[in-house]
Order: sequence, then structure tokens, then C-alpha cells
Amino acid sequence: MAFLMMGAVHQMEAHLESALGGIGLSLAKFRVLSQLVEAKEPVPLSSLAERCSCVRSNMTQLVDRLEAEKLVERVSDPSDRRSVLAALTPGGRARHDEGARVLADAEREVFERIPWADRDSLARLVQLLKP
Amino acid sequence: MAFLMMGAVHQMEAHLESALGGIGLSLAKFRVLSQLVEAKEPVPLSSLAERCSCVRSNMTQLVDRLEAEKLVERVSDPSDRRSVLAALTPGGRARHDEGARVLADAEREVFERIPWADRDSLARLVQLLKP
DNA sequence: GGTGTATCATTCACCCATGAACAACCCTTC
DNA sequence: GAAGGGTTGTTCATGGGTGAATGATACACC
Repeated sequence: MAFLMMGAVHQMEAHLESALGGIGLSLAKFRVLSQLVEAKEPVPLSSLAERCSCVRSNMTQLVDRLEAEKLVERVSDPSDRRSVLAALTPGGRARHDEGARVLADAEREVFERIPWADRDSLARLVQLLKP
Repeated sequence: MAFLMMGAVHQMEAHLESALGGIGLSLAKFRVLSQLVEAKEPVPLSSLAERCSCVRSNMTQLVDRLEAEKLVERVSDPSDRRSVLAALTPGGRARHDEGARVLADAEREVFERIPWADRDSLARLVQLLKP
């Protein structure tokens, strides 16, 4: 059962990943951009890591890569010299919007095989697994 | 919806992973041992990779690590000198059995929150996602 | 028998994720 | 104001995964 779910979800991830790959994004990078869009302002890496449910060291290198592609910028926080803020660039914003469209399509493709009536119960059951 | 499922499954994976971690295994390594047990005989890395749904290069280093822990052995295939067979050692067999017990417990913990009546429909819906 | 093609395992470079160790910095508390 | 303890981001080692390139081998076909 656990293996069944892992298999299905990994295939789904691979599908989304490959769709995003077409525009030079990945799920991890999209999640970061997405959080920055939502925040509407520069976010400390630490808080960004928390929002993305990953550890700080991971966010460091994720932002490294995003910065290399000029999708985000590191800016320093005047009020706390330990902190480094990640700021969305215009290019990053555009890439995110593109990614959101691509992802919506890919997600539709995955779920179109399961009838609308069943989606609620699937969501409910999956939710039960979480805490 | 996709993100909900990914989140839930990743947490579940983390739980199983940490349970296996207690005995020096991981999901990936357990999957390999498991396939070797099932096969009842040495298996070419290529076929092992296929059974584990991963690429050959990944299996190479997975077997590297398992071999370093003396859980499997590389033996050469007399009938095809390109091929390298992975063979389960007695220690590997024992570790697998231990892993299977640990995993069964961990899986029970994860799913005990969802009522028996719902498990079938969850399995059915997840199955729909797969091909 | 020689040639071409396909398959095998490995290596390499890369991506994503974790935990441990670390220097820099903030903040309390004396 | 000096001292300690908690944060912050980075680095490093490790594990797990991919795709591309490579050298060795098998095999079919001429």
C-alpha cells in the first residue's frame, strides 16, 4: 500500500518535473519562486526554507542556482546583519507565471483519469495521512 | 491537489526512511535487497535497475554501497562477460528480514489513522493515477 | 571472418535533500 | 560592558536520483 502510493506519486512528480523542465524549472525551484510571489516582498532564506519545508542548507544552494539564472537576487537585511533576503527579479516573476500555467496543465493531465466525484474523497483520505 | 499528495507521501517516506535508518537501511537499499530475495538467485544489475524502476547508473552506486556493507556481492556472469550479477549475502538476507519487520510496523503506524473501509477506495484511486 | 549495432556496467556532471560544524551576529543577563 | 546562549547563512560530507558519454562485450548479418 505504502509502496503503491510512493510509486504513483513518484510518477506524478516525474510528469510535473518534466513539464517544468521544458521551461528550465523544477518543482523545487518553482516552490521557491511561488513562495516569493506569495510573500510579495523579499524573504529571509531561513523563513523561505521553512515555507518550503526544507532545511536551511538546502535553501542556500537552491537560491544559489536561482540566482545564477537571475530569477532571484540576494539582498541584505538592514535590520539584521545575519539575515540574507531573497528577492524576486522581474524575470523570476515571469518564469513563475509561466511555470504556474505549465503546472496547471500537467496536473490536469494527471488527474483527468479520476472522476470528479472521487477527487474529494481522495483529498480527504490523503489529508488523513498527513499530521 | 498534486502538492497535497506529494506532501503526504514525502512525510510518509520520511517516516519509513527513519524507521529503516534505525537498522542501517534506507528505502532504496531495502528495495534492492527485496528484489534479490524475491529472485532467489543473483540478478544482473541491469535487470535489478529495471525491477527497482531506476536507471542503471543509480543501481551501480546503490550496489557499491550495499557491497561496502557486505549485504550483497558482485559476481560475474559466466554466460555474458558484460554482465555483473548482484548476489545476496547471508548478512544481506538477515538485514532484509529485519527491514521487512521494521517496515511493516512503520507502515501500520502510518495507515492506522485511516479506517479499513476506506483503504480499498484509496488504493483504487491511487491505482487510477498510475499508468 | 569482419562489420555494425545493441546492450552492459561504469563514470561523470548535475539536481535535490539531509545533518553536522562553523563564523558571524543578535540579544539577554549579569 | 563582557559573557553566554540562540539565530542565521554557508560549507562539507553523504545519500539518492537523472542523463550523457565511454569502453567492453555479445550478436546478427553480410
